[in-house]
Amino acid sequence: MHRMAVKDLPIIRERGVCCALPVVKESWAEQRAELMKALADPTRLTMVASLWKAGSPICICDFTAGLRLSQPTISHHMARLKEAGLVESEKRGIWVYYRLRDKMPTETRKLLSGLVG
Amino acid sequence: MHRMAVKDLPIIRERGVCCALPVVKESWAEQRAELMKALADPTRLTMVASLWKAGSPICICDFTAGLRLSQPTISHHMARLKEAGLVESEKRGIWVYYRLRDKMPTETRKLLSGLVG
DNA sequence: CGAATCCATCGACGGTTATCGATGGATATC
DNA sequence: GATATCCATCGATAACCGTCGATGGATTCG
Repeated sequence: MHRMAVKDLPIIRERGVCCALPVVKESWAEQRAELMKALADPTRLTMVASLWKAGSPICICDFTAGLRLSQPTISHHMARLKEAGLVESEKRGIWVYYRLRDKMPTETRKLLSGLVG
Repeated sequence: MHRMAVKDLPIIRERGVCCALPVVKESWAEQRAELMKALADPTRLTMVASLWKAGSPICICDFTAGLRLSQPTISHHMARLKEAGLVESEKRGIWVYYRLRDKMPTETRKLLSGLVG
């Protein structure tokens, strides 16, 4: 990929005048940031990576036992992942199993792949 | 990819006993979360996407003019990206140009690719 | 039915963060 | 040298977030 060097940039440039930025839709940034926020935490990253690696549903009680945090905190983090559309859950008896969401946007799956894969 | 269904999970499971989670190194999650935090903001996402699309350095004054935020705020966000090792800067006269960091870890570049590419 | 386990929700607390106005240094122009 | 522009830093403020103890609903076991 060709990249312009800083050397080639003008030292002289009209003051008080700005150039146009490459177009980045505001809605894109907003939505994307929401997804990133959901992933911007060590605990939630561990959860997602575990689910990714396991390839099968995991009982939330195993996260509570494995990570060094209280049960409400674990529940809170998983709820946040769910809200972001990254995981889904199903109850089996008194246990609740979580798995990566089946129907995930291609872009999101791509992002996860680049993140944990 | 084969995925175990929730149907196949046991309804009955010994109480008070947990299973082992797939190993996810704590240091990995910590470091990765730092990177994600740097990207978990609409303004910073727009900045990174703009730099990615442009493929050439951009004067920070253009961000100040283009995004609807005060100059200190823009400067703050860019400093955060710099601290995360995502961008680097160079001064040309009174202007400061930013570009995506040349030497970026492969994993980081991969992540950015999956994010904005 | 009573006891025990799993889990989500609530309320509270402390730490982090996004934002801005004010300030000062650096540099170019007149 | 005086002025104007660009930019980073500081201090302050409001909003957000991670964490926990307490609580209560759901479910299973004895």
